[in-house]
Amino acid sequence: MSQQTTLSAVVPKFAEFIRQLPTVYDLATCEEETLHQLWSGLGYYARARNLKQGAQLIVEQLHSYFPQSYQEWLKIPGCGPYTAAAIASICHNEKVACIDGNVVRVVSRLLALSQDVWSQSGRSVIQAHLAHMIPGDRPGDFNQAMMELGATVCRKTKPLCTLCPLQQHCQALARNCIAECPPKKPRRDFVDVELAALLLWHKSTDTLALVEREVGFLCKTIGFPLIPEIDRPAVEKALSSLSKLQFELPNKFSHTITHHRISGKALVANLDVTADSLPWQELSFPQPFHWVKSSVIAAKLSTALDNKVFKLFQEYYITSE
DNA sequence: TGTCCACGTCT
DNA sequence: AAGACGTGGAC
Repeated sequence: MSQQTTLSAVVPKFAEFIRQLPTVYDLATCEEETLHQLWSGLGYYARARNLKQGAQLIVEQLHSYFPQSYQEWLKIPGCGPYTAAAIASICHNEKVACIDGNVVRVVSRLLALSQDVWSQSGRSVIQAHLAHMIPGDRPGDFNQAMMELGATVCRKTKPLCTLCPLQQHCQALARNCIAECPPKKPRRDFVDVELAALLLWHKSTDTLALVEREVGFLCKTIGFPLIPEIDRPAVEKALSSLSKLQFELPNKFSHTITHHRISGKALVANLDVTADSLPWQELSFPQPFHWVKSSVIAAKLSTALDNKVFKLFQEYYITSE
């Protein structure tokens, strides 16, 4: 969890996660739905699945014994160089440096490295320097200190150089080139994406359709069916025989996923057929729909996008009633 | 309020 | 190698 978000968001999630899945065996054998609910709102849902895969590897191949070294941790799904180094140094006192964005910035400034620190080769340069700096005694504390220094003092903007314990050693400070170290990462251009979210509403039972998305954004998470705007006419046509009333909600939702700027319409279809008879294949969904009472649907939604869509639905019906 | 950006791993 | 992945924080 901490790979991807701030500790303030992680702490409550972590507490509930550990309460429900206290052992590696519990994680390895848990339901996918449980996993997604415990991860809900944290993003990067593939990481939750990787974490479970890692737990499965530990249970099935390592007989529930945790790896004990950097190299062994590296083989665990979801555990890359950063996490392996963090665990190995903190838990096993192994002399291996963590390299996260903070550490790259600290080292880049300390040595006034103004080019190439983000690439693979730049990463090796940073790693080589850190290998000389990291002590054999308490390497985990060294790693945590470097990351914390980057997060709190050697910040990306407005670094607090006068408070820095390394100010007398800092080449960038001495040469007055803090602003150039490290250089910005190259950016990709934004891509605009038009999506429609389907609110398939069986009004008589007040249930809405959710689906496990198998392609595109938010792949393998459960939520409202999402279709590219370009496919909407075909889907509307397929729905028209089943639904007397179809309309767009007046407000659109917007959402950003990495460099995709998503603009979305919410399409409501009031269904009068029984929900189970909805031909999901004809609507180009590979899985049948799950029908969920609107009163409990909030607990089933795990992504921020789905929450935005549901909020539009609620707003519309609350204001119109 | 909206826009830009970081975060680490996988493919 | 470079793009995908989602969210929250900074501005």
